[in-house]
Amino acid sequence: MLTKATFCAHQPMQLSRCLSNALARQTACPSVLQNPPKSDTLRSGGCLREALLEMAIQGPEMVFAGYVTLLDECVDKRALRGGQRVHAHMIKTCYLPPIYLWTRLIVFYTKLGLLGDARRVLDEMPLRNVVSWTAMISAYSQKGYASEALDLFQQMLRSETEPNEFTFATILATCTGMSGFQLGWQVHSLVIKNNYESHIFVGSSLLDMYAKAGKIHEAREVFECLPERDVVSCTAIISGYAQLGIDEEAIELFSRLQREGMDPNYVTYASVLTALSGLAALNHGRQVHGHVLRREVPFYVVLQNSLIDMYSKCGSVTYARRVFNSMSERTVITWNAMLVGYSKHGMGRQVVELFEFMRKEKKVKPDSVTLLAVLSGCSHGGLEERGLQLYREIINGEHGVQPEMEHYGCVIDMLGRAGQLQEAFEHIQQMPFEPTPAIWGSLLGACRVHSNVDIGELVGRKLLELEPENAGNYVILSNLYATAGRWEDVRNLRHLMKEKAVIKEPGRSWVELDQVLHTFHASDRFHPRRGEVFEKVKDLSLKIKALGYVPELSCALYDVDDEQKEKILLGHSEKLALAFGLMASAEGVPVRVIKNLRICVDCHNFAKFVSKLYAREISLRDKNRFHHIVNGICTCGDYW
DNA sequence: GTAGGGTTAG
Repeated sequence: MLTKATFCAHQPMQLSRCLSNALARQTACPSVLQNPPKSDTLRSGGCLREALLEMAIQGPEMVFAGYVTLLDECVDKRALRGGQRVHAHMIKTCYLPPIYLWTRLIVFYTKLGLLGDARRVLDEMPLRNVVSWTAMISAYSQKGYASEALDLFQQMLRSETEPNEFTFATILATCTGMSGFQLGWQVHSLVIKNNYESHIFVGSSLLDMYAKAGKIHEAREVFECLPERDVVSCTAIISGYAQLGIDEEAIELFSRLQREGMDPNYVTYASVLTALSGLAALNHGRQVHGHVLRREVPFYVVLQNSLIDMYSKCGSVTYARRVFNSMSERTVITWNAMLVGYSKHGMGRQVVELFEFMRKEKKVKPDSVTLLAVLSGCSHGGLEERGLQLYREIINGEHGVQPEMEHYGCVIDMLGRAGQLQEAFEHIQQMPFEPTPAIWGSLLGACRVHSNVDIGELVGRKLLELEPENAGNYVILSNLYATAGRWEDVRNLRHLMKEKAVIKEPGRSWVELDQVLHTFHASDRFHPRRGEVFEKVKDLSLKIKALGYVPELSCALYDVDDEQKEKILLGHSEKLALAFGLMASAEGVPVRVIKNLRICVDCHNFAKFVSKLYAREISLRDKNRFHHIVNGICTCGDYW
């Protein structure tokens, strides 16, 4: 028999421990789980009833505190049934439960992933405050229900509840996932109105929203106006630059902020590594890796994933694999990063082997990116048969992944590579998607390689209609006309290009030497040693001509005579970077050139001859993949 | 009781 005296001797915490054990036992019983909660259950629940009774003796406040403790324990133990019992008990016995108790129930249900139940609590509670609204909005947002979150936010505003810093941080993160920034912009004005712009959480959410919408200047402005900064806001702006491919700025900002006292954490390093992957700055990447090891930054999977990506995009799949092998825990992204690495290097066999290993291990389920990486690996690695077989398996639903546009894109690429242009064309028309310019572009590239003017012209014209502003399409179609000797068409195309005022992203290439990136533009006017470099390119050209190199004049798009065209070609940024790499590095050392666009046919040829002449390994990373050239032969098989 | 930054693909 329990007496009041013994109850008072208990602390609520001790009580709840006894309770949670009982609740955990009850949750484990499947027959209880299958039954909907009934108030009767509480009567026979024993331990719970006694504990609550015990607390009730200490007055209503203690009951509320008891409920809170219980709900916390239920969240920790993921005891759904227990929480439901507390909920039922609260409804039955409490007269006017306070708002915070209702809110705790919302949190309990959202943490167990039961958004519907949480929403029911919100709808049923007699009074709501900013915390209860925000808890529900945040749950919707985090589970990916952006429109529900926004809808609720609007309801909250209509109910004349003032949003607080939590609400704004949450709703801005929700806007980040939406297309465009119109909505985020409107929320921004609300933020200003409510005077939360300088709040560090709201500020970082706000700048992240702008950065992810591509508005990096706005993001930077928010960042610069923050009265205080912490590692999260700093990381947000750095990763903003990195994700938009403004890699140099990301690195510079990182160095500056670090000098100013920012203490980077594993997320910061992951973002910095992304920027270094973009620049293919292997030595910088190694340095960051060393730094991370020395500082004993915890090796979270995310950081290791970005190390794998950095090493493979910087040309070292061996190092990437070393990191991969060292990991005790791998996520699907780990596997994907490694597969993509092999794929970009044209290592088809390794892609297929790793994929088989992944399937055999069965710890991680392949997703659509995995299959994309394997398909693209087969395509770039000369395993078209295996790739087509995998494609058929995907279509038949054998991999449990819905085929997407990109998967079809890979197949078009494979058919094109195999010279089956008609099949590729038909395949595009039979796809269950409206073909994107990228799909047509891939076929156009295939037509150029196989000199198929008939299909190429059809595809090229379609592309010019779809994206008249993309200079690349004009270039390839013009190449194609040139190979067929259709000079009149080449001229017309050039006029059309002028008329549409097509702006071509300026091509640039770079080499990394002694931790310095040397960047070259076409017919460079900036690099201090450009004079020597031009001479070197001319010299190389003369020497390889003796070996059989013939400039591919169709790669020069200007309406000038052949001599001028050759001069233009010799000024291409990748040739300058290659020549500089040869000049500035020791004999026999491989030269690694990186280009921001796709490498042109003439430069590819040029590099092949140079690798033969100097017995040097040349690796060229372009927008799509790596070209490893040894003794005049490239791993891409002259198709890219 | 409620909140912000991160890794693969395109």
